[in-house]
Amino acid sequence: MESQDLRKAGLKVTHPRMRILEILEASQSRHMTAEDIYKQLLSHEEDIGLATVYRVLTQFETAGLVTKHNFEGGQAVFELDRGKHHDHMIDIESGRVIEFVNEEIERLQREIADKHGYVLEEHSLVLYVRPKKKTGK
Amino acid sequence: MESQDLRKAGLKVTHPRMRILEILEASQSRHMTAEDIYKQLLSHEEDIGLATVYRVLTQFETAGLVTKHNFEGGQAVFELDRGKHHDHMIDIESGRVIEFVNEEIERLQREIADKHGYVLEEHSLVLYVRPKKKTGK
DNA sequence: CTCAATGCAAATTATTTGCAATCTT
DNA sequence: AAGATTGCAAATAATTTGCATTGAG
Repeated sequence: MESQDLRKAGLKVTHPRMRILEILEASQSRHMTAEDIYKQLLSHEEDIGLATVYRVLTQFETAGLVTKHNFEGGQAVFELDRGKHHDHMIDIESGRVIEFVNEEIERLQREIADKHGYVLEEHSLVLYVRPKKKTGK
Repeated sequence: MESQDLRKAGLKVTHPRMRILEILEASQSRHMTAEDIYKQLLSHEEDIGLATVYRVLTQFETAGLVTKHNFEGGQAVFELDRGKHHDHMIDIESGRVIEFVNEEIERLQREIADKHGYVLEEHSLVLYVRPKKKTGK
């Protein structure tokens, strides 16, 4: 099935590319570093190099299959592009990534760019949050 | 004058720290990489190592004197904290960084975090924009 | 004088690249 | 078979760290 996604993206259907796509689709967290993916491959006895993981992810990004995020310093994380745009919220205590969509914010962003004489091409919005203290209920 | 800023931040007043503060204050662009600052120092015949620049910037960040941004991959940029919070817009054609403030977006962000059971601690919003095509006026 | 701060070189971390061997079509 | 793709090792880029020396209070 996903071999079609690759062909559609103009990429040859190779074993490494298929494996990496599958891992991204199966991933619970939805946001993985190249290293995460590489370790998954290793644990599945796959013989794919880390350099290939990086190369494939870059190709996927160019092809629009994947989005790359540079959250707080360290490694970049990659996320399979499932069509619907969204922004991210990161729980700084657990590291968990939560997705959200807010049309109002999207609209305001376009408006701001416009007011300054620009057209909005891309944006990156990340909220760093902390769980609310439970009130003694 | 700025020696007070350093003392207030609990940092010893040393030559490298003063120089770096001054460069940040004098900088036209307001957003400099460690390398940028290092080169400025070199051109002023200062004998300060790049490692020190990084160390000092990190201390400044911890002390709240400076904010560090990880815009699109590559080097981090540092900006002197002049009190008023703002977000950034980057002209992808010229690389220019434009600052803006929008209370409505700030409010929506707090609201979104709240709705998910979190408190907003920090956020990062960057708009990547392109100049509007001039209409043939 | 005492300990924090610095310079320099070496170490790390994340990612990229060269190239010969290996697949896809 | 022809050219794209991969693995591995070596190369980069950005930032950090160890340690002997210097400097601030």
